[in-house]
Amino acid sequence: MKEKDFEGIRSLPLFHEMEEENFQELMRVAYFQTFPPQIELISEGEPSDFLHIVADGMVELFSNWNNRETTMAIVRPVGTFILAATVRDAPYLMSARTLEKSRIVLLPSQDVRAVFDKDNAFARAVVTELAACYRSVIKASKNLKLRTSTERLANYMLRRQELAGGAPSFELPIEKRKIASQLGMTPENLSRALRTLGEYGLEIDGLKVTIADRDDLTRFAKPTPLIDDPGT
Amino acid sequence: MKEKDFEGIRSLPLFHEMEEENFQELMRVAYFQTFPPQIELISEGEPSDFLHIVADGMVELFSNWNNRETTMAIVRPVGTFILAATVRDAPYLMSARTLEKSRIVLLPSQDVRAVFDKDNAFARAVVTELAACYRSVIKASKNLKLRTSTERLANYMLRRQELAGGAPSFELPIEKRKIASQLGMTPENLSRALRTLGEYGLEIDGLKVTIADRDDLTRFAKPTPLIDDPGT
DNA sequence: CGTTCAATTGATCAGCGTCAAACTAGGTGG
DNA sequence: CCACCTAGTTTGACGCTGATCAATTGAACG
Repeated sequence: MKEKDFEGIRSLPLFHEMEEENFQELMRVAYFQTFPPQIELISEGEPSDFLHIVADGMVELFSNWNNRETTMAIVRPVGTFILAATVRDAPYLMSARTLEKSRIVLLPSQDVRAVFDKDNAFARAVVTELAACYRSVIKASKNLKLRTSTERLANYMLRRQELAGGAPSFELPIEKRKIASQLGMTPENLSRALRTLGEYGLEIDGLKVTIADRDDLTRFAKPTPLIDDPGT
Repeated sequence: MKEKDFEGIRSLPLFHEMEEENFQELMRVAYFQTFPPQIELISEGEPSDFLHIVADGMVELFSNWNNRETTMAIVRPVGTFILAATVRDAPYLMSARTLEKSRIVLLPSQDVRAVFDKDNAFARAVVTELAACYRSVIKASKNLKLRTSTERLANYMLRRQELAGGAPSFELPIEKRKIASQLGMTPENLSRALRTLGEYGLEIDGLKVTIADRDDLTRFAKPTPLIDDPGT
């Protein structure tokens, strides 16, 4: 089981180019744990002791303030989270909970930093990864500030279709309420926005989405790589 | 003039710990330029060729979409911007313009990457800096999603007071319209929100703010280090 | 003094959140 | 197998927040 996880982790850009010896060292000190759904793995404000990797399952990153809560991101296999807190040795800015049964790999922060110091390829990968994280949050921020909720939803749907391979019909990966929170809207508002998008050829039945005419929806959504492209 | 800039740049966390020799190398290939106000230094979507450092003056980072514009951040001396794009060799996600006459230092991206590879202290500093940038955008995002505009404004004022040394009266550093855009609201809405905060002891005359009772305003603003503290 | 642009104010309206109720689907237990 | 429970989703009614438009005031500058 562990060996299979090794491969998945090794295939991550973050670990792919580093020395085999150093990778093995990290794996030796890693903890592998399986959690049931709805377990709060970390809470914002806590000190950051481990870099987390989602080997299997699904994890939600969220934040609270004044009795309000918002979903910041969803992490799926194989992805990492709280790299920034690990690097800075600072408190978590977000909480994390499993959404389904999940296998999580925990790397002690101090070991990550130690390997960073002696493995230049890993150091470069950490920088690249952090830069990618930064850019993805900037995009999310532009999304929030420059678009209405219905526009955000339309672009979300276009992106989901791409991730699903481009077929006209596909399944949403998570509950609508989580999608709503991620997009900065209420479930009720999402429900109405979906009907609004019906005018542009989007149909929805449960979690199954069908986009009748992608061009039509695209004209409304006006996607741009500077907000909607992942990873660049 | 250049030598004075050297010191300022050297004092940045990003450059402070690196080898003197490597620092000198970077300074040798750097361009020093002075720009008048309202000059667009870079435009989103362009390839990233230089790491920018604001040696003097003030620079606004902003973004456009569909004829809308929003202020993403204000950079003051001595601060850097677009480190992430430089690292990833990816297009800028934000545009930048001078708000006043500004002296800007330009470091060719390829030289920054070269030094990164041979200077471990610099590499660590880049990682630390990027992690800080990432965390600050996460905070901005939480601010937007979890708070109303008046709450954001109240916390902004509390933070400004701290930065001004804690005195009851202080000056706002930029135009109100820029503050409004940064906080994700319109100038009109900002104007009204300011009057609302009058109920909590905040007075405003032009750019001069007076906070009569900090505790009162704090009870309304409910600041938290996980959103409002810079740099941690 | 006139020009210009930011800031304010008022009126209006759209977007979106809140509250409540009805509806649905998936799972449980009798 | 069906009644029932639970939780997510949808719908409707309502109200607040904040955007838009227009007009006025105010301040900086030539």
